[in-house]
Amino acid sequence: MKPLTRGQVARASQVGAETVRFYESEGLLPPTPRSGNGYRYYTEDTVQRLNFIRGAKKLGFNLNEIKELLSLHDNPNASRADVKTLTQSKLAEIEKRIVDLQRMRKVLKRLATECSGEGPISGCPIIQTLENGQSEE
Amino acid sequence: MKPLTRGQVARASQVGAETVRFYESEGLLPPTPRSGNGYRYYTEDTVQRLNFIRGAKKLGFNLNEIKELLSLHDNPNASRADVKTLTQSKLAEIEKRIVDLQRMRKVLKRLATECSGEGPISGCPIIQTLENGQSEE
DNA sequence: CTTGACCTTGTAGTTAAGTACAGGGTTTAC
DNA sequence: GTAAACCCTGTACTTAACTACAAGGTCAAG
Repeated sequence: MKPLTRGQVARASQVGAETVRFYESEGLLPPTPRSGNGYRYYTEDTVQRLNFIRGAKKLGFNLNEIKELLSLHDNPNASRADVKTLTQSKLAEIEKRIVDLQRMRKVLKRLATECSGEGPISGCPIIQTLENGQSEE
Repeated sequence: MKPLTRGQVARASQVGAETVRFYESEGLLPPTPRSGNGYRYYTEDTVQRLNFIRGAKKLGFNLNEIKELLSLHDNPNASRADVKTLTQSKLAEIEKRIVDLQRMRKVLKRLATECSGEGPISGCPIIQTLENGQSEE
């Protein structure tokens, strides 16, 4: 495989070229070797690593968590249990966020039904609810 | 009603004292009148307004949106339809976020089940999924 | 009459995850 | 041989919603 430049590896993994440098500075990518002209050169491994990052982001992991996942990935002595733990706590967090959003949805739905959408603002049930701090549930 | 200082109005509405000043600078609270010593003085109206803000935040509105809600609230010529529109588009946004989180939950759940949590990292189905970009759904 | 809690202003820092830019070197295509 | 497109470094900017700090004035308790 021929080496890739930063722009090439970025295009191949659907991330911005500057993002690649940013990930390196954050320790998500290892310090990259350089060719004679000072250019970083990458291999397909980096494309895969960037895809790993992109995939983990889609699952809700932030960059710090992805860094942990990557260091498990990189360490042959790491245990599967650690990966599972990270996954489960992310799952729990996502579920908490869902519950929170569902609470908002419920109230917003009720308010949208209660308000006819006609007439002046005075007496609008949505505004009244907010005024009286009844937005709780 | 006796006038309140910034700290008092903050305590009464469960927000930080600095936050009150921040909200004023952002236009969520009107420029506040001062007493002889230069201190801002507030009335119960401000407590209610801060409660309005807090309630709207709990429903997922950001400060810019709350500013819009407040300016509708403040304008006797505003129409109920505008409030309803804001509510409905917030509802739509929240529902989109729920769908997104549900997608993550589904994948995370599957991964957590697939991974036994035992043994070395090599061969861990979670890591493998991420490596291969199969985290899509 | 002093101490501590509060108020004033303006400004700077925080977090996350990038994104942009300036000022320069290199490579590729025509 | 020159112009576009890329690469390098370091630094600053972005968004949202605060939060903190410095340097000073005021007020209430004892």
